[in-house]
Amino acid sequence: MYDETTGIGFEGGPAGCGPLLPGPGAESKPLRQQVFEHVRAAGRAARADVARGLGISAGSVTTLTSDLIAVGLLREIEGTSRESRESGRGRPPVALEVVHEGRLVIGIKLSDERHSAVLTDFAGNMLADATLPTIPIRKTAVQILDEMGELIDNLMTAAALSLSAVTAVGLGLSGLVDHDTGIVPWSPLLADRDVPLKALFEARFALPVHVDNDANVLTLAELWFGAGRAMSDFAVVTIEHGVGMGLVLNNRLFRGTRGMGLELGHMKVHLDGALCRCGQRGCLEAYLADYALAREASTALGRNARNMESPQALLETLFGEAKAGNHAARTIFRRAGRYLSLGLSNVIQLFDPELIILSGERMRYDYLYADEVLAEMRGLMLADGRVPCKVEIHAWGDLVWARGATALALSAVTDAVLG
Amino acid sequence: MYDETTGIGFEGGPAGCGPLLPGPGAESKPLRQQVFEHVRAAGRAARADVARGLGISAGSVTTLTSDLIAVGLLREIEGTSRESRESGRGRPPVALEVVHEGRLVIGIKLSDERHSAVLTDFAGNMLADATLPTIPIRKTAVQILDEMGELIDNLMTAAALSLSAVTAVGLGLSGLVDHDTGIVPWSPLLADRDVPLKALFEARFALPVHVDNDANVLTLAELWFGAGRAMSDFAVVTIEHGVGMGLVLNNRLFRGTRGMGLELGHMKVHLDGALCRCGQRGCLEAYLADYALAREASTALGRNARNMESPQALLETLFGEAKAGNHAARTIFRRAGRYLSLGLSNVIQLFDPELIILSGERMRYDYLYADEVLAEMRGLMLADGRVPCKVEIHAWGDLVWARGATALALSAVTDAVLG
DNA sequence: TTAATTAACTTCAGTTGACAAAGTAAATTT
DNA sequence: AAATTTACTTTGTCAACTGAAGTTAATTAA
Repeated sequence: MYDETTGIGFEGGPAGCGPLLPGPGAESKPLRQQVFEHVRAAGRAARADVARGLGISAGSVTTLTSDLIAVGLLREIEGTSRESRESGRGRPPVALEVVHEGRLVIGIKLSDERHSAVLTDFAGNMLADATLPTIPIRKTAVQILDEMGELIDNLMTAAALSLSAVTAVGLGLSGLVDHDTGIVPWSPLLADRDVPLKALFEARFALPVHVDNDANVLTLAELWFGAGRAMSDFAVVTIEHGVGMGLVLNNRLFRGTRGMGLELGHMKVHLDGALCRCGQRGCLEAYLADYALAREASTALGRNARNMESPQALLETLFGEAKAGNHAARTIFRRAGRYLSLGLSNVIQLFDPELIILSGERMRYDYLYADEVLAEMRGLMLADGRVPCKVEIHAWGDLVWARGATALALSAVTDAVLG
Repeated sequence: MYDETTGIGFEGGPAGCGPLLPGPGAESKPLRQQVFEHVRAAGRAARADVARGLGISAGSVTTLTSDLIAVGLLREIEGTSRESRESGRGRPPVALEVVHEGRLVIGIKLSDERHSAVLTDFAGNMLADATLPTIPIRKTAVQILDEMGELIDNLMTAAALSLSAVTAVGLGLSGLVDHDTGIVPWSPLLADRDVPLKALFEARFALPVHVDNDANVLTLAELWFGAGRAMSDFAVVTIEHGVGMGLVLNNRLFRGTRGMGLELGHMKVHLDGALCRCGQRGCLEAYLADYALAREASTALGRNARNMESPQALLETLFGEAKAGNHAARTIFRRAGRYLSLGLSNVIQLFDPELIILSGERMRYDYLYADEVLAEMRGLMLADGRVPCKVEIHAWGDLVWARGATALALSAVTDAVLG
């Protein structure tokens, strides 16, 4: 029987209702791991703090922490009695901290002009960093692995440590990256398609690696070390060579169904609009990314198309001209700013996050990030009584991305050790 | 100390790393409730099925079900031995089902031309429905309550039951609806702003009510009764007077941070584009909604602006003209279709869902939903190796929306009884 | 100085919620 | 009629957590 009015059929007998859940899906982590992560998140915390923070009994905390101390994951800090309490009455708390030695992780951010790497301990403290300049051309997987080898060598030399001390690696690069399989279907850095980067890396360096899109990695940096730590739902938008976005929903990085990144840069903002490097028309990227500005710059500056100035230098010139009052140059930034407003307002309309973080080095072009742009963004949203979404601007360097990549490794190692 | 390079500071002593989770947040429902919901989802299920489905031991299922039977929430079905098994070996299973009597819920969908209501039992079976035609003008809260009173009277008369038998009500209406507080900041149906609809309803009918945006309610209908039941992540897009969207992430309805709907209709698809009824320009709605088509229709059909034909009738005429070959009429639908493609491709690029469901009565205008539109949508997405997102079209009636509203009430009642 | 107070932490008995394994039941197959 | 198969129940056990009582270490008040 099929009910025409409701459109919902009953296939013989009671069909039931409600979502069909796949399994019992262990949603929440074991309490032991929660205790550990609470201490790490706080930096240091007394047992009583943990009990209050997690809402569990003091007795449980004693049991769990003594176990964690026994296996060498936590330890007590001597002489923490006096600090960190306003009224010093009662028995002073004994602070706990993560035993951060011994489980080191590396975070790597691959880029077209320079690769960056960071070494952190198990508490997330940065121990060393390294940078490797590189030629901005598409490379083979072997070339990229060679470069990563050199980068890692530099990093371990700077830290005066052996690579054998490292437990895991996190890796972020732009393009389409399948986090689950570690395969890179396409990346602007790679000449080949469908590169099994995880497998290649692990074969070469004999270290487990966790690969992800660079926008996701940057979002993890905010979630683990930055403004997003206390926030359950936020978006990170970044403008570099392309336009990327990462999204945290319910305190977790959201990756779509197919485990790939969210392609904000290829959101269409104009039917049959400007040509994008992806081959389509009207993508947000085609109005915002550096190549989009650069191609207009040569018109505005009257340069010859054969002039082989680097897009980077071209943009700097354009920015200078705009500041100096060149009208054509100004309209280029102006239009880009308006499209940025539009893109951001769309993100807010669709996701309704608590906060949007604009991040990336291009944030220096304040034409893009002026108050004017933010005001325009607010003007493009539905004017209803709700609290407007906060916006933060982080003009941070490449090391933040690499640090986000360490979070990828840190959480994997934590799950492995405590799961 | 503030690290310029990384942009991330350490405010005296170890700051810690990782997300700061608010509480132990009971993510998963108690097993007792999971057992109940599994039986309801299956319609009927033997204890052994439940054990396999939830991956728990048979002993636990016996304990939990005997408790659920004792409190009158489940019951055994006599004579279910032979059915539902292919090889009839072994002891025949005894099917369980939800005791569906006694906990009735009402679902209501308010609309501008007609309100609809559905009465279901605790197993989600429809017992009765009712419809109330209404004048499409903005009303006061009292008028809307009066109309709902009449609608509910009709419904209970049709079911030959007393309202006192009803446990809870779910209510869906278009506009901005705050599900948590039950306040309606703005709705096209209401003359007033910030109407505390939940409080008013409960005061008047002495029944708990759960209010939500109509797109969310339709999404719940798909999640509870329709194509989304077996799907963990999907989007529902609906085109009626406006353009709405509902989103299911991880088997749950996603409402943004501020608890309001996701405003797909006001996603900007053209900088300084067509005027939308929200007062802004370039909203998707301004190219797709019936008022958008209607205002172009009067131009195409050469009607006088004073001609007070209803927009509905105007659209019908336009559709007929387009089918008959009128070029201007065709371009109207054609353009709307292209913008629909664009909107859908943006939804896919940003959310990467498993499935998109297009729903609503306007689905008859096949110019909007032709294969051409879907092909165009696919063309607007990044051409990478991933499996394309499935699309389903459901041209269902208003009762489905009302049924979705019952899901709102059903899940709330279930949580209350079993939480 | 001593006692009272406060708060952190530990200990331990008791409850709960699950499982595994053994046992019982009811059908089909041999 | 016995063997087999599957569903369900019973029972002992284990692990995780709580709550209450007890211990420790500091400050404050007498």
